[in-house]
Amino acid sequence: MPEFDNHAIARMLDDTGDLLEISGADRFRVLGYHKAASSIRAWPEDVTTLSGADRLTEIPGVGAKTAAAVAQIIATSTFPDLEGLKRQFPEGLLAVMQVSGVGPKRARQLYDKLGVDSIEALQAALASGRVATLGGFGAKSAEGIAAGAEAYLRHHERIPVSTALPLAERLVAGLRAVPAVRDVQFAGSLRRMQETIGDIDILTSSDDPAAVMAAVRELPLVTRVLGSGETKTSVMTTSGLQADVRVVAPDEWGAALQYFTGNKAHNIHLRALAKAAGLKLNEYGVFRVEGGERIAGATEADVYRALGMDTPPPEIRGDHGEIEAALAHELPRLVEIADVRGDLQSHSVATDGRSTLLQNRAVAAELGYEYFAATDHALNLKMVGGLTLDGLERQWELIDQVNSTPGPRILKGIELNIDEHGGVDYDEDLLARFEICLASMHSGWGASREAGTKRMLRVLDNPFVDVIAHPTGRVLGRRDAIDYDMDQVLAKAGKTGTIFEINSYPDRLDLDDTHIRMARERGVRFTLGTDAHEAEQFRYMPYGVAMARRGWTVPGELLNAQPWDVARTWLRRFRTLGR
DNA sequence: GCCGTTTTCGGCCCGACTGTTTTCAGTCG
Repeated sequence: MPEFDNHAIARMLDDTGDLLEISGADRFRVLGYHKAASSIRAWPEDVTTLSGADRLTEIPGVGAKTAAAVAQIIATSTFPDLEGLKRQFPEGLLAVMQVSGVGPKRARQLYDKLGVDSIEALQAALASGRVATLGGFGAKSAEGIAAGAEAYLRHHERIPVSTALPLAERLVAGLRAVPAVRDVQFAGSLRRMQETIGDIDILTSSDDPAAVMAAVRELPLVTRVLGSGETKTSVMTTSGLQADVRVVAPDEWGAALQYFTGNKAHNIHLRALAKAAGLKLNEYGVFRVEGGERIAGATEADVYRALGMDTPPPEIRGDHGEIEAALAHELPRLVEIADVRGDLQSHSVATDGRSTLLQNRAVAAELGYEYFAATDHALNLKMVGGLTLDGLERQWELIDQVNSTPGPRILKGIELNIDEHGGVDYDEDLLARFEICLASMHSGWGASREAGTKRMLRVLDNPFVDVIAHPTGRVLGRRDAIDYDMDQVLAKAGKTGTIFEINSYPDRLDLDDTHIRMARERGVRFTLGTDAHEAEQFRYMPYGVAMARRGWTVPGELLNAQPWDVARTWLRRFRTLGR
């Protein structure tokens, strides 16, 4: 029987909501499904365990009906409501609805009148000119939808944050130099540091909006102006990414920044709170409903304060408990890049890295690190020349030599390979000689969930495996996670004291925010490692810090926020070896 | 669909834009 995780269940609920919307169901009923899906997707426990304990309704947005549906999905692998909807409306309509310019109403109309049941069918209908003849559509609509369909097929995958962030920073720097610009900051999913970004949103404030809009059109990174009005200009940049730049009045700056940072669920919850307090929140400020007086708007903190709240860090704005914490003045002090005292995964020329230990150390010193771990690949990763005992002894000798000179301390580490049965490359006598051992999966993507779970549970039994590195093995946009029961594995890691890495390499960002929260609930602690394969990649650390923050990690849960003499006592080998 | 220091029933965020309309529905963020 297929296994369902939180993601899979959330997806079924989202699909149900979308198909219900196409069918013309009450919009609040539709909203109910999407809210439940969003909560389940972010829930830090495996809902299949909640289902057994009859605790599903503890999840916000999950009531009796959804709880029954989830229990049924887990028990029978099917959800009759969704199956029924799929018989009425083809699944392909879900993609059609994703096309920019097409919503539920138009998807329905396209299906009923023209039989459109996929993106390809939509393109054929557009090409035949029939779309423009439908009631409510016209030539302009058809043109817009055609562009939307092409964009959907071309790149509905999103941009890695590591691509978007440097570009956004250059755009912000360019705008900061414009005299008419007062404040400037990127917003949206980029400010929340989501792993992938749809487009770049930049907000500016000014007393002379026209001058700002003109300046945007002239920015050196801009290849094409897609549209430019009084308050918003959309441009295509040299790197092929779209950026939207908005300008607001200085006294609206905070409200606009709050609004354009989102996310959507966070904003909806805030507005409901405002409404309950007799206030109205929009992108121009916080207003009293009676009389319309504006009581906040100039800074983001003013806006949140007017609602009786502290300001949640952008990374955790997703309506997953941050609003309640902010109201109670109990927001956690999340880890910051300044807390990081070292990097706990790096490679060198000894295996597949491109920099020497000395080059790595020079950048580590520049970053102000106290230590970093040299974790080249172990023996069994043959394709990169995994280290033999001879190779290891040569590296250790070099490390001793380098460590005798001033600078960050290099830790004798290794990245072990977890084989298909949960074993690793070396025997315990050799493992005991390292200062830190990471273990990770580099194979086995095709294996079953059951096999994956056994493999992970087994490796957690090894007393010299201190850290599970890039724990899911996902590579953004290229490779899915290796399938295993994360809940069960994290529960065991909480007991064995095995630490989980938050890998900061931009293509990985593994664990993600949801898994981090799941791990924290199980008492699992974390390391941050860049997985640098050349010295400059030590600078990827902020991406991992962002993931840690998105997962609500505090410094007391992060090994490399501690000085090394404390950090080493967190490692499992410390208890095993008594030193 | 969910939910309750406004409610166990009647609410559920807000504004802008666009195109196709003669007053607004649909879509988007």
